[in-house]
Amino acid sequence: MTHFHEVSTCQSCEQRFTSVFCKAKQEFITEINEQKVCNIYKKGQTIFNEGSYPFGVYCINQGKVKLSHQGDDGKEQIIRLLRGGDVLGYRALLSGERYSASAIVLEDTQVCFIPKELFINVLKNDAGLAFEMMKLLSDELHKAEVKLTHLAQKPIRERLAETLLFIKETYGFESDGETLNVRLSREEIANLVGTATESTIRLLSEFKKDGMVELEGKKIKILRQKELIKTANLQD
Amino acid sequence: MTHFHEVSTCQSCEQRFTSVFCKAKQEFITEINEQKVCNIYKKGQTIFNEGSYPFGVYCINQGKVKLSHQGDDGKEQIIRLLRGGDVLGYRALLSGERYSASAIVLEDTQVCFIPKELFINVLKNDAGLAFEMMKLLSDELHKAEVKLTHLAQKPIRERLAETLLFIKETYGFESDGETLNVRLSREEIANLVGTATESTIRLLSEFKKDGMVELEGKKIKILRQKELIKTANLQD
DNA sequence: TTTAAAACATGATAAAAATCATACCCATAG
DNA sequence: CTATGGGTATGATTTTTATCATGTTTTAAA
Repeated sequence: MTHFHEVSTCQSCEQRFTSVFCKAKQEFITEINEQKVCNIYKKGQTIFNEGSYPFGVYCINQGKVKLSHQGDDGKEQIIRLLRGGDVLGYRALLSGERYSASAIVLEDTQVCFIPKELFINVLKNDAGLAFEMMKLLSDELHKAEVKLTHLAQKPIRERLAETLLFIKETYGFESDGETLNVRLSREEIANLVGTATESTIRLLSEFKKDGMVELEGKKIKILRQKELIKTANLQD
Repeated sequence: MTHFHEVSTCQSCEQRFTSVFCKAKQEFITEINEQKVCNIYKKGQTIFNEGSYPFGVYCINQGKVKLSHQGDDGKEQIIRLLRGGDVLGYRALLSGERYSASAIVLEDTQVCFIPKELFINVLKNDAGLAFEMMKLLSDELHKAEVKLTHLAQKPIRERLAETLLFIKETYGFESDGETLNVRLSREEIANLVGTATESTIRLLSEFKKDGMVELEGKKIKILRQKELIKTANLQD
């Protein structure tokens, strides 16, 4: 069982230098601190569900979350992976729509909830934070557009390699410096890559045979990152 | 040759009620009006190029523009279609990066340029506009995520049908009420769908044989929209 | 500890889509 | 007028990927 530090205040939060909120004015941080509600979600639990209305935004203190979209035929598509410091649920709230994706916890996760009214109010009165928010949205939009292009143009082999590198960028390695610091099922990896589960399993085996990765249950070790980058065939 | 109304002022601009800028404070609109630089681009011309630095944002007064992304192997991916009232180039500017896509004019287009400093300054001092901007970004992000899911999960036939409907949503029909009001090459349609040009040509012929569309050079008529919607297999 | 269910793995096959090849049409430059 | 090239069209073939089938392993529950 994961042990969590008690979340006392936003002022002392571990994420206070990495989250978007770090640029908010002091007075608003105080206010957020007073109104926030913290919660711990266990692996597999849902923070919010596609189709329901947003009542605020969620700030991840510690943990890992997947954001997934339901395809028209019910198949999951994972559109983002989130970690401590990331904010969640702002997209729907700003658009004034229902959630277009579900947030599901990948491992025990501590999350602070900030009510809609407060969030909107702070955004309207704190240009700095508003600006950070726009930057965040722009960055997400950029990532989505790049992914879109790769999805349209790259073969699965390249996309799987890219996805492994993306997981590494997001969650990093365990203390051994080579094991990806998250446990995802083959199906989840497939839903991140945008392919059939069997294809993902097959290609992972190939990567293993090629010596690029090592597989041990859900543990994935990246043995030869350079080769993996070459396999991903990335420009930059 | 397209004839353009003289763009006198933002205050009398045809797009003043549809663009994001409609929510800006009066004083800022005045300032924008004074500093804007209008330009006419001819079909095929480039407004800005992927990889270069943004110096401002562009506001389309009249015309049609495609935003396209260069894939790692050089293949074009069209990520957005723009029309009068749409703003262009804000993504890179807000992220503080180079343009990640090129803006190329599909037909003679009139565009107003707003310098970076002014745009940023207005955003920082006009919460209303900043909010509209966040909304716009959120909407774009949503669209990108939906497209991403469809790209990953739907067959080309469905995606082509969806793309035709999307073109119709964006540019509407000509006065006959059935001809798509834009001329795109088969290759451009393919780059919108995310497929090979030949596949697009083949499927368009099938759609024609099925009586859903009529083809006459680059003119595309939507004859049976309901069937096309069914072919697209959309949830909502 | 046994047992059921879920996840993983792998081969065989089928379907989807890309690629290659060729031909046609048509606008326009010489 | 005619030649040239770009876009369109279509068939043949290959490649990629999904699906189906089946067995194995792992996980979690009784």
